[in-house]
Amino acid sequence: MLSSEDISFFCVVARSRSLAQAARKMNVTAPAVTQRLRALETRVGVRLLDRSLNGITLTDEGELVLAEGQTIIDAVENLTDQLSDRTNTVRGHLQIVAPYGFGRRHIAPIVDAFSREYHEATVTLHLSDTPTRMVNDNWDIIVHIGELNSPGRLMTTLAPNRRFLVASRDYLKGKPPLRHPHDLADHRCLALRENDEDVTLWRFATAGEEQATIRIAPAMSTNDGEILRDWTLAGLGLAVRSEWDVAAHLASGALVRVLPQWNLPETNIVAFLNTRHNRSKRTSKMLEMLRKGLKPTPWLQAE
Amino acid sequence: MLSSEDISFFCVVARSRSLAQAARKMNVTAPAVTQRLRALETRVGVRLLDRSLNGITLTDEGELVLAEGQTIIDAVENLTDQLSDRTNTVRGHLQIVAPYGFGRRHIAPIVDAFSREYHEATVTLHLSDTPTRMVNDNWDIIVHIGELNSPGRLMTTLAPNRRFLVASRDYLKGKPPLRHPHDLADHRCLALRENDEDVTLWRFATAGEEQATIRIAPAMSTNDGEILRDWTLAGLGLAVRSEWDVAAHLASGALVRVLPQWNLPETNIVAFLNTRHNRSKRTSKMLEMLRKGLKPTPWLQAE
DNA sequence: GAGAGCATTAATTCTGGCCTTATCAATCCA
DNA sequence: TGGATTGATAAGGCCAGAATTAATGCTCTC
Repeated sequence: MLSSEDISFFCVVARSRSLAQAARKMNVTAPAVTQRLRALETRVGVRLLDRSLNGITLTDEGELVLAEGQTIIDAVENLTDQLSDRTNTVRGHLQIVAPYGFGRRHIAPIVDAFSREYHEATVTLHLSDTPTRMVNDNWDIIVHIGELNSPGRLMTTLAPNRRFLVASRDYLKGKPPLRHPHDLADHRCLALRENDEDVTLWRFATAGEEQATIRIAPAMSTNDGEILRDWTLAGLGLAVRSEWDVAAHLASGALVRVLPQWNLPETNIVAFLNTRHNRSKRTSKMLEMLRKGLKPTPWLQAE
Repeated sequence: MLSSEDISFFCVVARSRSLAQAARKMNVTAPAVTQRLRALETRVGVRLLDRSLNGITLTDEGELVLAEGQTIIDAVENLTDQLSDRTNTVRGHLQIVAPYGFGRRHIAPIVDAFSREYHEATVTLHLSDTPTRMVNDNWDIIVHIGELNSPGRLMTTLAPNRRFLVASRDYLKGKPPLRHPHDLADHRCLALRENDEDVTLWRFATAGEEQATIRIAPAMSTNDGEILRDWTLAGLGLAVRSEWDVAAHLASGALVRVLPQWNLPETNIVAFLNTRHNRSKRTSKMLEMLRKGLKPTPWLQAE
């Protein structure tokens, strides 16, 4: 009879591209993986994966074990979690995915605090440039800026997030005045091009319901928010940045808001929850800490 | 994280009436159970069952682990079975339930043969006086004489089985002749009273579609087929027995068929299959051997 | 052809889970 | 009251699984 340890061992190996990689994942040496896998195979009497020097491929039986085994592991994890929850202790492993810049600056400290608060839990913070495209299910929470309806994913808002049109003082000097979004046509606009979205269409609206949609011609564009911000700081043009990103610079006066009465659509900070796992207490606690940690907008808390 | 061995350990304990009984089931000493259970409880951080000197009772969490755990164990078993089946090997544990007399005489040898044929498989033959009332799911095949429609159980016929009206030569000497079922009114009838069935209504039919239903007044009755047969052998009266039971005695002349042209309803040998487990190869093979082993009716094979 | 990376085999070590024995306390029953 | 059963605890031993080290062959790349 197989044991759940055998199964989870195999699942890790099966999801690796080589035995050596699997060994690194599990912090053991390569022979350990070879031996254990071979022992497993002789025990069940059938080859589970074909080894070759350029990657491993699962046999039919391997696919079976991976698929069935994963549901078994999930069931065991759920049971363990349910027990932990009953004791009001926070345990187990939590995997968070977040965008690079935002994650490093705002999520990492919260993960730090979480880890200090709940010693028995372990956390992985995975920073990704495409956080919404996690293909495997090795995640519990994905933090994302901007609402997004992905089918099959549960979304919850963590914090509001406004976006501002900003520029450096240097840039604005001697440039034509900006009184209406239409005036942007005479300016250098810097665009953040990511997720294949239509990023050259900027939508403005005033409190008085007046609207204006401007198709900009980006003078420069990048897919890295920090670079974009740096360009803006360097006075290369106007950019739309979320308040999280530029709060400190607005406070220090390095950047100024442009067209402050014209609002851009909000892109709230949201979290996607993996529906495959039952919600565990550690997930709830982490969401709680995220909401709490993100609550005071940086615009207000900036010194 | 729990392991499947922890879970199956706990499931065994949870289904026992005391830790000591659990220890006996698992062929270990009592302290082993005590401390392993304690270790498990401290690991999950919650008490799973309350011990007392007269029995153990599950806590809420214990119930949870038992219920969820059982499905996990089942899933692991299914996976293991599927792998075994792919290798065309017969492995694992098979649990057969059969009625006492029939099981001892006809099923046990087949189980013996099965065990010789498939060394890697283990078999338990559980003889029960109420085989159809297995309340727990610790069985794979229930052998039963007489068709029976139990909802949720899969039934398959193993062998045909006729029933004969028999008596000993001694008994028949000097008794009124039997030419028609009605004549039974003048005879001592022996009834097998089991399963709360209506056993005093004997239905006869000839090949020519002639029918006769007789309500007998049993002179003696019992719920044990062997006792009934012994009574009949001892010349205490007439009884209805299945051909399996009396084939040897008919062949030796100790018993004779009475009213041979009047047939009694057939009560075939059937097998119920547990639908909770996926059908494994060992189950298929066992059914195969059962059909093969029961094929030549004892009436014909009797020397 | 050197070197890096990967898989495998063999031999050895280790360790932690699990078991046993021994002992004691509590309860039930004859 | 003594015996039987059950459960808890302490102390010590054992062993199978799993790891490590060392060494070899293979393939691909530079």
